Amino acid sequence: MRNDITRNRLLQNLDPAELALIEKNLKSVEMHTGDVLHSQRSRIEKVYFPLSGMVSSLMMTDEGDAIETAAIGREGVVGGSAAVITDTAITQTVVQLDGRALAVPSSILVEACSKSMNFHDAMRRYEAVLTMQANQSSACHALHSVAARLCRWLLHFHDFAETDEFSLTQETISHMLGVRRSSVSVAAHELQHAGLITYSRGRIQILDREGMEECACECYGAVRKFMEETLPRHH
Amino acid sequence: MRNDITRNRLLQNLDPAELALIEKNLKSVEMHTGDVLHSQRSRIEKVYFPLSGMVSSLMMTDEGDAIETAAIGREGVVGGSAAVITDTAITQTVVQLDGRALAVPSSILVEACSKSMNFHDAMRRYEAVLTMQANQSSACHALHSVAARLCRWLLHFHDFAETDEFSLTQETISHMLGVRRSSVSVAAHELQHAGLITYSRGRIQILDREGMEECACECYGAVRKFMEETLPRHH
DNA sequence: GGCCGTCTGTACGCTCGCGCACAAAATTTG
DNA sequence: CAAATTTTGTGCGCGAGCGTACAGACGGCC
Repeated sequence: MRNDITRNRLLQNLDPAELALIEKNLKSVEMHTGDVLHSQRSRIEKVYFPLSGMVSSLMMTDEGDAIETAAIGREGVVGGSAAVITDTAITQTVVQLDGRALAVPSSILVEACSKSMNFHDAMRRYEAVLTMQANQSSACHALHSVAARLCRWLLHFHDFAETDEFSLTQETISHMLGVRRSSVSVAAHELQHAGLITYSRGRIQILDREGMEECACECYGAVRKFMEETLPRHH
Repeated sequence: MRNDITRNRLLQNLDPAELALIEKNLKSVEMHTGDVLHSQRSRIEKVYFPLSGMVSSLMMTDEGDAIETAAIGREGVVGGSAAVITDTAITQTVVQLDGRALAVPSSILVEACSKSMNFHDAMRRYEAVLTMQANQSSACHALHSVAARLCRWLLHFHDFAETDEFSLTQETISHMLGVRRSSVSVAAHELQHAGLITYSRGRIQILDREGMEECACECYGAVRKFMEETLPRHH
């Protein structure tokens, strides 16, 4: 468990005394693609510190459409707003990439935040990262093309996956970007034609990382930069 | 000044002891349409509690486009994240509708938050409202038509203006919605034709509030509902 | 190996909104 | 009152992405 903790960058940057506030209540859980960690508008009972994998923060509409507003990996926490702001989930959180997380009852986390300023501050800083991502996504979805957004999203995913090859259906991606599946098919072929990726039956391989960063909209870099500036340096 | 304070709903719900923490440092300021209260990525020096008027939270892109991700009026605070999260502005805040506000140096506010849990909590709750709006805008910009978004935006503006008639150029609206000016022209004519508004040379008059709520996307109602649930009842 | 379900490539018409351009109307300025 | 500026109405071609549909390709399962 002690070893697990260092895999989450948010926890990693806390002092032992602060960690002690929640350590006993941490429980390691598997996250599988498709798992819903929190439903939109429901009460947040558990908070997750990912050690690997990726979780999407999704905004759902009444018509049943969904759109990704932020992505969370081992640099952050899923459902942290329960401890920092309100105890109700603004977005739905869904596992996009298999991984593992340390789960803790939100009541424990709220208590830890009230006892330790540092703890509270770490949570708040990560909340700021999520807020920034939501704002950036707002601009991105309004102003940027499907191809650029696909590129951006694959770069983020690549960062979380930490491998150059991974499985992803076009269906899944289309839900993240809020476009239809065949638009993803066309855009993916553009990227493949440009020699940036290979895409075959749900297996995507990143070939030219630099080329993709050029093809992606500014949003990828902006999010990364804000994270670097806002989160403590990992040691 | 005491009388002014009750005009801001966030301050109105604080106890006298909590207000005393900032009261001496509050300064009444005029807000004029176009005024930039905070530039994106700059340090937040002052925080504003609007008493009237409206302020937009805008996300700017490198290409010079802008898009509104949230709107703030006398129910909230502009730049509150300086006290709650980071001291850097994620978005640019611009006055959209003339009004007045109580300004306070952010250092004073940060101190007040550290001294009073209630104060801190009120700020955090409003931050949640802004985060929710950013998420909702993300979905809205990606999935809803210009006409529905125009309707939504006019309803929000109507709430802040507290009059049925107001001045607004199509140019301004087009920047809020992230569409081009002539698209606004077309959409506005649709609404006028449907008998919902009259629009003549920058003077807009709301004729059929209920009809507009039907025409607007769900986002208007969702934001209002979340605000009702999250902010304390006004007494 | 054969069947079936999932995932993908692609095509076609259509709508929405862009990009641009320009004239008309109203307001401001000299 | 005339000129300049701002704001709006509108038209037209165009491209992006939707909605839908369908066939082919692949993988899993028996």
